[in-house]
Amino acid sequence: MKYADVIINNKTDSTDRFFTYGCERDDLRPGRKVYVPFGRGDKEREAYVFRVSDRPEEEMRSLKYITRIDEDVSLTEEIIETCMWMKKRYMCRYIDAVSLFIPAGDKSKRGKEARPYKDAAGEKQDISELTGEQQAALQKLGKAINGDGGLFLLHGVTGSGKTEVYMRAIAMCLEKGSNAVMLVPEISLTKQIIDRFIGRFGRDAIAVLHSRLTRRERYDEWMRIRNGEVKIVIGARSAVFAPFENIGIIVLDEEHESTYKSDMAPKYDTVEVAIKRLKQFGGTLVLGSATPSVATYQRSLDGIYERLELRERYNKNPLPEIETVDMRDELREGNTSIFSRKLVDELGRTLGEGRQAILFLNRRGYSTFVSCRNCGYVIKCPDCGISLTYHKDRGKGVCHYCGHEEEIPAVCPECGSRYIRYFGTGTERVDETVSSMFEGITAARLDMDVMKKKGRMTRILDDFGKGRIDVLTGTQVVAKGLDFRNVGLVGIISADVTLNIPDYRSPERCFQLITQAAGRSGRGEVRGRVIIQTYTPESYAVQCAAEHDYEGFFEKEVIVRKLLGYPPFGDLLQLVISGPAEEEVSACADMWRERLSDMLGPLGISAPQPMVTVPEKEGYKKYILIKCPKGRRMKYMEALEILKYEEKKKNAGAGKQKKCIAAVDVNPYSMGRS
DNA sequence: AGCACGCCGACT
DNA sequence: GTCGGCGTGCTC
Repeated sequence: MKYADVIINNKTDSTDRFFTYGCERDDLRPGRKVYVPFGRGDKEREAYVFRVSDRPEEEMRSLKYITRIDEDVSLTEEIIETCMWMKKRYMCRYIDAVSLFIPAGDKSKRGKEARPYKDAAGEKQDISELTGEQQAALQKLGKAINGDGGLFLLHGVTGSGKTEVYMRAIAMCLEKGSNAVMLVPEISLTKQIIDRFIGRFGRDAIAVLHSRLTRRERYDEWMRIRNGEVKIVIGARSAVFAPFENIGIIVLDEEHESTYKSDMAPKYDTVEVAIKRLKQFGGTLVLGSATPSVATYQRSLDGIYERLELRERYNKNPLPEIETVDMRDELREGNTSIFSRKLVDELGRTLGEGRQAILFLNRRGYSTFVSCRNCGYVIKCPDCGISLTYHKDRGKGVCHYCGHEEEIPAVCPECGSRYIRYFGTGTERVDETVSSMFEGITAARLDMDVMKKKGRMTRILDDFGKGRIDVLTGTQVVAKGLDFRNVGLVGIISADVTLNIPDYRSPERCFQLITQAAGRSGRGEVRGRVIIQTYTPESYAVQCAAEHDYEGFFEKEVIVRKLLGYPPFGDLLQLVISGPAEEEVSACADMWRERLSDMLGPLGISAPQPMVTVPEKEGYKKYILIKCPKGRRMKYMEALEILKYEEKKKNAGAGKQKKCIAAVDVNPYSMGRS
């Protein structure tokens, strides 16, 4: 007789603990999926075996027996260990951690085997000579891969051939008989990388995992991995949970992207999970980026990651020439258009030479807000209270938070005047303006609005690649990863959009976006050009980006962060108080602030700030930011837990009254919202 | 999450 | 006197 400690697949905290069942089978092992009778009705439920022993832990009131063992799905012991760690680290339930490792839902028996990207052609790239820097990086990686593993930051400028380094490192790993996980920040970027990997390793060696696969696809891909049919998994962050028996290497491309941090419970950090898993295999981690996050670069200075530098572009292409234009000067000299004279000149020259251009603006729509010139009334979303963005293609005002759409009135609803005007610029207007400015050219736009229509993105990128589009205007999507040889000019319409967001990471994001966008220029033989338009040319984020100076930016940014106690020199705790009534939430938030000041001292505890919500759906929310000095995180979390407990007790006594709920987020990714 | 137990109100 | 409302508590 064996005793199995199992976790029941129930969606409540109250059953989030081990239950011991008896079992006679000798193939019972940690990680196996089993079925057990549970509760008074002995209803059969799914469960996962976490521990197996020969005698029961302590005397139990009763003992039930495992009904059967699932023959298809099982986890490895490493995965069980990682789940235990995740529960502690992210304060989630065991089953929440387990759910990340198993294919979602039940296997649908119907339908034939499904494989995503089955039609992917596979892009053969001639393997050209490696640069000296690439060779040096690979030598260090090889030593780790064939030794006890290691943690690396691959800091390589845009176009330095990081992907080639990834592929060769992965090849070394496969040779050793280990498996590889290749992570990209978003699903839309998986296709390009899959093409290159299929060209190099063959389609049968590769599986794909991301959240937009159908249930059937996901199940089949998962099985191919679990059964050892594939060697490499490519995917977005959830692919870090690939059920391999032995992982030799995990690569995170574009390490600085915030998509590597999960925003849904459990809020895991992909890098942390990767390190935890790799530690158990003696595997190697490669974090790749042209613009590493400040936290990551600091960790490389601290010796946690070994840094590998690729300072020159592949094929010896020079980095593009960057010029900053002060838009205040343009205004002063009578140019009120969205394009500076310099950008117009350069666009004309580039198009005249038969080359292409990319225009980047981190703002969708046509106009940012619509307002009455007479009384100053701004058209706002009735649900969220934030100003509506005018979308010309839909002919409507759109709320970028909740999606609400409405007609823009011809007369002001407040004062009745006809002076309704449109202010601010989005990608739609940039696209329109550039089309009308240059005769006979083809312009296109690529942003989330366009990408919602299925297949449009692939089509536009294909057309751009084949030269059927001359100027491509877009948001973030055009700044990342696009590799087109004939792009001679990148125009950054307004570098200030990102900089003016009230978040301590704004300079970092601004630097990253400019550098990434600039990196799209001049990837062929001819040197590319970049024009940055800005109202704050003195900002160090803009200046350092213009000078291709990552280290300079890092040094300046670190001084600010140290001074203000921001990450990575301290943690930022965000306490979100939510409830159905506005006044209750405000009163509750004030009370919490008071109590926190008493417990932790008033320093570094912000006044409660309102958050943008859709009241009918989410109620009201306020947040308090707490700056937590380095090393005192546990103490601060403890204080918060005590307060949370007190609040819960008070709520229990209050019965059915309107309650406020408090939740804590450590180093949140966005601050104005939930 | 289920499911049973249990303690009040409206009905045959 | 009993049927059934759902509030409370336990599940190896």
